[in-house]
Amino acid sequence: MPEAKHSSSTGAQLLDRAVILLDLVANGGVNGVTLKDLTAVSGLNTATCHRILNTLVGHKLLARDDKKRCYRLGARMAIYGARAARGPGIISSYDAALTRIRRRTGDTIHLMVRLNHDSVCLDRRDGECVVPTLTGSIGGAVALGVGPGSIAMLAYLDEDEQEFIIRANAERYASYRDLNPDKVRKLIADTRERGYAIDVGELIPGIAGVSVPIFTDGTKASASLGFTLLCAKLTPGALHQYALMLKEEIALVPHG
Amino acid sequence: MPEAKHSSSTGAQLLDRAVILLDLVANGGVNGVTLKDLTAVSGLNTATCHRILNTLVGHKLLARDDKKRCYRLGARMAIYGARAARGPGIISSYDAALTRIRRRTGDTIHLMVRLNHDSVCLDRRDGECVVPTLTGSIGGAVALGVGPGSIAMLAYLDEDEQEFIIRANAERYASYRDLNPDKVRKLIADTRERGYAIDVGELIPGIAGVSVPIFTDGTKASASLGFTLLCAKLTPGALHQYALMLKEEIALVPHG
DNA sequence: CGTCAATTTTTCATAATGTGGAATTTTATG
DNA sequence: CATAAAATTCCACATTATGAAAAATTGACG
Repeated sequence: MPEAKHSSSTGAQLLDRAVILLDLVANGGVNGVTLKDLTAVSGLNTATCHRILNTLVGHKLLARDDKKRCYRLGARMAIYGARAARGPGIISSYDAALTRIRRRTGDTIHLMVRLNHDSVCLDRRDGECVVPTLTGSIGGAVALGVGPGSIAMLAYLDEDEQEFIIRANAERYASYRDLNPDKVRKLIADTRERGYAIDVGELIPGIAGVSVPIFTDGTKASASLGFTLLCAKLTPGALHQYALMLKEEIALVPHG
Repeated sequence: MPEAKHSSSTGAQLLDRAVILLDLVANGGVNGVTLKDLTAVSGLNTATCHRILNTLVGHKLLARDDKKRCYRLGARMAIYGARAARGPGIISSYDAALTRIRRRTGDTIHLMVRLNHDSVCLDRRDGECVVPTLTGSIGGAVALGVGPGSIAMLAYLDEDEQEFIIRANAERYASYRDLNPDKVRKLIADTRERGYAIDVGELIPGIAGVSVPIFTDGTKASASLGFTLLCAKLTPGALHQYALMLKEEIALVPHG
């Protein structure tokens, strides 16, 4: 019943469960996740959980820290991840664009994608000045709804999907200053009107962001391209100029 | 019949099969792999194969190129890979060492691990001069037995395991100049006597390598740390000095 | 632009596989 | 050292995955 809503293409329960566990381990903190945690959060039977984890460890998709008796991502994940990033796909498609934008502006820029209810950083180029970002680094995630990089995607989904995600993430918004479901709805409306998402120092004091959606199938956005920069560097109309540059670059990328 | 020998911890056939398919896709060329290829190589039933692939695509561990009708690694893999590299594990453990060695020597250095019958590059630092390497980049693999980075590991496995791997890889050696099972056995013997593995221009003309095993559990090596450099830069005794430096650095890493 | 072969996708009866309760062993705690 | 908690193993059972075959889709060629 309260099983994951994910893909649910019938005929692979075991695989679905394995992915749930992979996800829990991947999102677990630096201290790793124990079997007990995993059974508790996933709701899976202890024996089942244990069996799946053992198999994943055997294949090195996970690794077990025998000392701390906990699980973390394994070497095979790192290897396949590196290949996924180099091989064909969105990362490679935008590689040149990211490098070019970085060269032209000197600012921090990132490519985000949606994964479930999160907005995840797939690639980035660090700017000349080090700026704090919501996602921290490649692989980092925030709740969809937090930050322009994620609003740019959220704004271009079906309305019922938006609502579902906003409700699901409601509690997670609480840890950000002045953020709540209604604020997110407002940001979405503003973004659709403007054509791109912005934030000027509301989430991180002194830090601004501009993000533009990337449409992969028709009208739904599944990725976004955006800047993070110091508010102090902003001149009038700068954000709009940045948005235009991002749109130009996206237009140059095949398929996007 | 020629089912994978991998972990085979009972009770997760579906998961084992999924990993076989992931592996085939990950090792497939840049052109992606089609369903037909996957069924042919894996020996799995077409329907079964299709069902597993669909589920993996649903979870974004794989992605499907609808145009070319083929499969490649997905965004989730890239994300988890990035996290695996940043989180605790061998990559993080050796991160500082790699950076330090790079600064001290200016040469190309890499961290290799064993995965099945392959030696895979987990991390590297590029040297001042660009040198061609067997594995190309992070995530790149060669057959165990090819190159000092892989010989350093192979030399410190159980003898029956060595033999099994050498036989399994025999045909793959053929694509390298003067390489064959007996040559590999010779290289292993030399390495055990010397304490580290070397190659001076035999595999790639003008390019030399030195590698030292990393012992993670007792006497068996599961990783190696090594240099790739220009033969022209070699002075008498240089390789030995390099090996000493590598051993020193490994000794400094906790657990290794 | 219609025909045929190759490949992909769906279906469904069957049995092999994964399941989870309970027993056992190992590890942590005071 | 005793006790609790967590991890691991076991196994009878039925839910789940399987694969043969049919249907649908795609691509190639005339």
